[in-house]
Amino acid sequence: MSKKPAAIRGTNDFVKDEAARFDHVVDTFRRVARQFNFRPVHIPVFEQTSVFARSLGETTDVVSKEMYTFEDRSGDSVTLRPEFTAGIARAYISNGWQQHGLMKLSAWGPCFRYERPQKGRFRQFHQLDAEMLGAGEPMHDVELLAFGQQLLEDLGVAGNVSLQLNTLGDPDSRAAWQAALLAYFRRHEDALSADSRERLERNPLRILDSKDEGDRRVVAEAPIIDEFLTDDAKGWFDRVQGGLSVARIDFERNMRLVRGLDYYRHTAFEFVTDALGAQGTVLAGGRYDGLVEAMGGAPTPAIGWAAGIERLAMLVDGVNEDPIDVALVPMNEAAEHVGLSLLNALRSGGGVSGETFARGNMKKRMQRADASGAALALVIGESELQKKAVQVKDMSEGDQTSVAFGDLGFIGGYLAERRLRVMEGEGESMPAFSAWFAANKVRSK
RNA sequence: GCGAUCGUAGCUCAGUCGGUUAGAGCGCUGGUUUGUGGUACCAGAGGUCGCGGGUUCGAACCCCGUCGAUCGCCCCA
Repeated sequence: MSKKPAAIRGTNDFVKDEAARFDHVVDTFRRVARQFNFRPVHIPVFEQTSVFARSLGETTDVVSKEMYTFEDRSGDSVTLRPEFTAGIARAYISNGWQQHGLMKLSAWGPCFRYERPQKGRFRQFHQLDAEMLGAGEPMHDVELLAFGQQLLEDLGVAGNVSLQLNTLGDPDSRAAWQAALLAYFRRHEDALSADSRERLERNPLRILDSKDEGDRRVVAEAPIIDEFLTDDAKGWFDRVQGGLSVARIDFERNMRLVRGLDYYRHTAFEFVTDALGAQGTVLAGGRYDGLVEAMGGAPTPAIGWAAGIERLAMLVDGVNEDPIDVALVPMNEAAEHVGLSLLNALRSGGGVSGETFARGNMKKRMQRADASGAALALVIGESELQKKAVQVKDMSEGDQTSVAFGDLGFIGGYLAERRLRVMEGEGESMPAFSAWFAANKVRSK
């Protein structure tokens, strides 16, 4: 027992409903991405360490203590990606993607951060990512937010989530605000928590979203960005807000929402929930006009967001594993051989899913067939082989009818119609197989 | 990195003041005249009580350490 291999701390193994929820989040993301014309981009899971170290900022926690960094066999320092944006920016520069003009990209996959695991926080976690590069209009911000909003709605979690919005202004606004903020916090340094006094040196903006009571009292009186916005920056933010209300995307202005890094400009946002404890941010992003330039490319306006797949999967409910369509229940080996070829014909003919239940006594076989959730059971024994027909049992109705091997297509037809009705929410109206078969068999003559 | 709580079968848990071969439910495997489930019954497999050390005649239970999980801080998706 003690010899059992253990998973690495902060990693997860998902099966069954957890895996189904995870996939549902990804499937939904990919579908909505197509609707918004965000095209797939595939980038490496690891990069030269400098890609992340320079883009995220040497002083951030992510870079200074949370990266999975190691030397490869040639002695180069490489790092498992802690997020997507830096890698996509690097690819944009490496490949000269500015030739494509506006690029709307979507990606998803694992990211790695050496953190203390907690609810909704893991060392290997998975993100959905959306980026717009070469996007220099306020309406691009609105479009990107609309994508995020639509995703949350299609996942059915929008009701538990609210959009917090802020602006960091352009570089001039931001620099003036930051200087005023720093001066203000220094005046009130003795009222700040130990953590925040630390932040004063490294990342003063972060004091704004501190959870400490005392800090919040100081923050309440702190200078706000609006007093420092240039006309351009204010105009930008007004157009974003105007676009959001036209798009009917509700948001809440949150003056304390910030981004620590210099290349962030203008729009910053987070979709948050209180259903996940301390890890309430479910989808977050902002405009990072300065990043591509800071990494050695041409000045490129850009905006993007990332969402935590595990966090979204924890909010999603009512997603279960898909049951199979048919359960094959053969009575003996000869029947199993024939049954398998019938099942394979159904699979290749009409996308029917199925499984064989050939172990244990008859009762056990039916029990397992039932547990599989199959709509129909195909029972084949000696007498069926002789008659060249299968017994088809409707598992929810309990009725059973004989179907000649040559009429197998009706099973595919029944299942297809059933799927359609279920999709339209009218699964209840589907007749039992025996009645449906009798009616359609007659009609086909 | 800091703090709190918790680790007993695959899962959820019980296990009295430290006292013989550590239990239940579910699940799993097989069976109940060798052909019928969603609601029967019988049997079986499966645990060095997270790991290591200590106290004791004796430890699942007490002590120390360690690993892991959970929740919070920090940080963030």
